[in-house]
Amino acid sequence: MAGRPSIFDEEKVLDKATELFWTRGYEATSLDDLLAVMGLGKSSFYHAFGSKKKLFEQVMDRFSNDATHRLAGDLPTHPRPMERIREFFREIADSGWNKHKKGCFMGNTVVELTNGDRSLCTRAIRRLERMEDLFRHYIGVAQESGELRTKEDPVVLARYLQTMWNGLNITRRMHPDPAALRPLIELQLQILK
Amino acid sequence: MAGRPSIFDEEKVLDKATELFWTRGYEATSLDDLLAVMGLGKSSFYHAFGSKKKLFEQVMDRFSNDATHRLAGDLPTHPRPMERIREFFREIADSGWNKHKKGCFMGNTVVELTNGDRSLCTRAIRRLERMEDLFRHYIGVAQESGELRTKEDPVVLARYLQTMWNGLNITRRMHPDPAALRPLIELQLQILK
DNA sequence: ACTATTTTGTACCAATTAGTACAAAATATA
DNA sequence: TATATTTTGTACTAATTGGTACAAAATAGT
Repeated sequence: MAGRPSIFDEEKVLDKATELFWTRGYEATSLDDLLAVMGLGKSSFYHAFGSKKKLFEQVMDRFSNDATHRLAGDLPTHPRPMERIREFFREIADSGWNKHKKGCFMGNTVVELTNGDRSLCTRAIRRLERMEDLFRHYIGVAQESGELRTKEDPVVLARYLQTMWNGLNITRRMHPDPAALRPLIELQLQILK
Repeated sequence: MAGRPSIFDEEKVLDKATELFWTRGYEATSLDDLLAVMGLGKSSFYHAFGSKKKLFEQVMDRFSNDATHRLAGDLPTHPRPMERIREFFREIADSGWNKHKKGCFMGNTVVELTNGDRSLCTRAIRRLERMEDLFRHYIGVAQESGELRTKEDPVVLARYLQTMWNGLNITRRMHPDPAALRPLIELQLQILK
């Protein structure tokens, strides 16, 4: 009750912060850069988000892996979950340079902070593991239903998809070209028979 | 001719700089950190290496991908090149946490600098492409000799190995455990029949 | 011993870093 | 309208960033 009304839309400024952190990483994003794109004064910033690190944590949690979210939303009701997962990977090829250059937010964070801020790095790893868990679950389901004929351990298959995701997010920066990525992805998906 | 003798061994200080850049990345490695581990004064440093960026370039070129070098050395004389490449990947699983945490120097650089210093990023990409070229060449050779039965395009297969390398260098940070990595790598190598 | 040449040490620099102090402004309720 | 509550703007800080100026030190050749 009461108090001066805040002038910004929290969702919008978090989107702006996400975009910046995602493209530049944690350390390379300066506080002043953040304030500029978020349109906040220092006072409002620290009042609302506590610190750069806390904001980053909040942004990570919120982002929580854009891809995972879209995927997790579709899968429970999808008639052929594995086919949905295949589509998820195929979509990578045709996302533009704007996505290619940013790569995977969580993957980037792991690379940047493995030997830096361990708590942030661990947070990123946990998020990636959530995606791996998702893969593993639906691989199991698909094996039961007969959609997948492979007898390989779902744990290993999920780890394979996770590694494929991690790798593509670097390879797509080397070859940001649908024609180069499409056959690569199809080849990788051959494992999921 | 003449001149005060320099007090440091260039190879040794470059090794130190490499280690630091490899673990922390480009931006996160401060000049003072470098001077400390290299055991140089500022004057000597700038006299010998020009700038932080020039040193980084020199270190990249020299490192040029430790792995690629070892590989490129063995392959020309190896009786079964593809088997040597498989071994190259299998070795990843059992390298310790000290290697896991550092990942791939060039891959790290691509991730860090795609939206930062483009010239350094491009340099890293070129180095990775050299590894890809190596794969492609020997895949072609193995297909000719009959060591490889796959009819897949060597270009795509090489890109697949490259992506696998990129991916494993992140996955190994999530699961720095031989028991987790070994079956994953074997699964990935199934493509190379 | 003198000189040209090269390497080194010390002091300095402007810019940027994340973060704080504190009072003024703007609201809801009483 | 007074008050409690919350948000905001301005000014400031101490530390760190990559890099430079310049003279002293150490050598080889004359």
